[in-house]
Amino acid sequence: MSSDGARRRDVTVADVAKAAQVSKAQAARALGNYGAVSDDVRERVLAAAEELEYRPNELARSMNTGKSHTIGVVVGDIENPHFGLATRGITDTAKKSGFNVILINTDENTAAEVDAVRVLLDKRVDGLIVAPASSVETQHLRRVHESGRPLVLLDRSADGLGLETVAVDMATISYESTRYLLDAGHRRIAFISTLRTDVEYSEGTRLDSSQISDRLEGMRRAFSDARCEFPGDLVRLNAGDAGSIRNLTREVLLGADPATAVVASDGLIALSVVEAIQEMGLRIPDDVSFLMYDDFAWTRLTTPPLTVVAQPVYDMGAAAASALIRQIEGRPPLAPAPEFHATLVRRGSVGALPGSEPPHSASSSLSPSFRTSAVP
Amino acid sequence: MSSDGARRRDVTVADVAKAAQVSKAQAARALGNYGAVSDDVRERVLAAAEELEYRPNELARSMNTGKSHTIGVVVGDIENPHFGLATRGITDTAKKSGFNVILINTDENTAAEVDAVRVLLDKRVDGLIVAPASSVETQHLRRVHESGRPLVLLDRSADGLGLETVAVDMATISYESTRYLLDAGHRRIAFISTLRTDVEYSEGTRLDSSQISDRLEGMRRAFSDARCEFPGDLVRLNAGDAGSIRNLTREVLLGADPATAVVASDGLIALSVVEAIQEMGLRIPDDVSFLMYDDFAWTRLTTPPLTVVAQPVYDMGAAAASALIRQIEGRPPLAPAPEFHATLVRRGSVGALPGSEPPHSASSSLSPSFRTSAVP
DNA sequence: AATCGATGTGAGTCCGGTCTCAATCGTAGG
DNA sequence: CCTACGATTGAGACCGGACTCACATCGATT
Repeated sequence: MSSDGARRRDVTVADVAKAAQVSKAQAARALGNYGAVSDDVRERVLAAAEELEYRPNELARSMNTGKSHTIGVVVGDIENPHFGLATRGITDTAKKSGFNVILINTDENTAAEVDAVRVLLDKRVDGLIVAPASSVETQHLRRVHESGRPLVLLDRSADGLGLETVAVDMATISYESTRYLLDAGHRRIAFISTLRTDVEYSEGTRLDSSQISDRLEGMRRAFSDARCEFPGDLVRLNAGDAGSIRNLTREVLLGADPATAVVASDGLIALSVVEAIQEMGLRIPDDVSFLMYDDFAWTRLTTPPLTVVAQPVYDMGAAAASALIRQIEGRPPLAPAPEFHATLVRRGSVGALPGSEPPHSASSSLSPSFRTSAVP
Repeated sequence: MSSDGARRRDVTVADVAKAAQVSKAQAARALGNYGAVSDDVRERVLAAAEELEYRPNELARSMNTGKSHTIGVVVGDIENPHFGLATRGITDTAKKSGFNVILINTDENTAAEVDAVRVLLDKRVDGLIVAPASSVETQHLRRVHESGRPLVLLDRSADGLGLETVAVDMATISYESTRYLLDAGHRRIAFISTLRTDVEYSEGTRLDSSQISDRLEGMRRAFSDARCEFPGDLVRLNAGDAGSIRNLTREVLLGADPATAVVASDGLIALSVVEAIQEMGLRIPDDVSFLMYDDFAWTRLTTPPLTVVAQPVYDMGAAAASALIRQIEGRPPLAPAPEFHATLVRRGSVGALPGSEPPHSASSSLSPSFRTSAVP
């Protein structure tokens, strides 16, 4: 019932103590629910706190407990639904354990990531979840780890450092989906990714991103197993804004030996690729087959619905958060580390090689062959 | 070059001071770049700081400056691309001014929102951006405002409190788009929203959300201007998960006097509605017309591409952030408050009333009539 | 009745910075 | 040569809680 309008200074334990006629120490004990406090004192303090609308200053509390109950999350771009969903998994899990989340975007820029990590460390977050822009430039992550601050990686790994990482086995799913395309008769398969890199892609290039490396390796292995030549010339990295993706799409589809199938590395790219294909007047899957990573709801609404690699993104975010919290609370990591598997969701955007009937697919009918392909 | 591996306690100014052989005060001055410090001392301190890898504790700093350089963002659901995009606008703007963002989801639950606000206040954020779940239950927001803490609302307003709010004029755009549907001959227009409410919708009901209220009011006005009866029976609130949205869609499309057009209140709903329509074997726009709020890239990929109400979501997020930062820094709000307008993007999902040719559209051809409809 | 352990309680320190204040140093003006 | 004013510098208070420690208090034990 105390209505004193706008007040400037916050109410502190000292104020409450004075109002309750007890020492600051006793008030703190009653409010913080620790130590020994008589019922009488507790009641008076609580009443005074209520009356004054006392609220503890978490900053001060953090100062001498050393715990901020805050975790830092560093992702490429929260606007990307992939990260939106992962973040949701993280925040939901964090909230359950009483943690808050500070979010920073890096736009997949390592410098921004280094900065983000430093800022979060300065703010004394209890731990970090990072989707590293690079799997190679990881000194800043190593430093975090060595300083003993809990850290969990998401989506991509970092070479060498023994960091807990939550990611799917990209090489395997990439192998499987490439195999699927191969079975449909495709040999000229393009791969388009936003990964920024200076080097031109070719066999053996160690790419900056474990995720993309693994995918390419999976593709390569599938081609090799099928005794086909891997079309390295159709790998397009450094895809940027919508316009550049359109151009890349045109390139791979209009060249001398054009792609008959296109794989989009994420949902954002997929959007522009499909649009470009439609603009070119090509039909999916009759003229060109299409496959993308991440299964968003809208992929079921296109005509035809799109064939995708579905990743348990929300669950991975949630798992990253609980792993981090385990670290923070000093508990050992989950006994058998949870594994996450991507699955190929076959819908309508992948068809048989246009122009000719499936060439030498006599050896095996399409989907059974795929279904039984056990990969180690 | 100091490589002492894992260290426990952080390096403090005191440590740096000792290493540089100066007083704590001088070290602090040199590091904090304030007060008078001789070149000699500054150099020694900076060198020592470098050597020891000193990093200031922002918590401690915040404690006595009273500024945490952190803002709290409270949204319904970061997984919803609408908020993803708005959040991106917020974080980008915040970063430019040196602010970080703590993100909390409420799932449009007021209790969770009250809690979120309290937590953020306890953490002493410098200001808050809230997309309020309810425009009616706003005591917690009033309290924040009265306590003098900067606060900006996003998307929805709060009755009565004179809070700075960044939102589009929903009534107007709703009027316009309803007019568009009416011009196409539709009279039975369904509206589906996730808004949770206990009351059954009917004329005059004051809904919990200003946003939805305004949209319905715009629709109502358009119907009234067109001398048609507003189909209140086709307003469906409380849409929840995908399943329930499917059911609601079926209801309005299968009743005795079914809807000929459906308006989806946001992108998530739209997904399920379109899916339900496809499942029912109905074609858009031949059998049923469709219009949705928010213009996501995927809406161009469906067949036909979807007609949408586009909102400048990113810009609104950015504007909310700069408005908040102005408040925090004690600067006056932008002279003419920036206004944001939604626009109707006519693509292919709205067609003429099925079965009959446009009935009495003789009065005006479709789009000119719409284009010139100036609404106050 | 003297002693012991389990509470209760208040004074005061600490966390890691910022900032005030008084003391010191240097030297330019008189 | 002496004084005064600005530049430097160090000691210590302070932000708002958490927590240590010494000092009661009090019923229970022997």
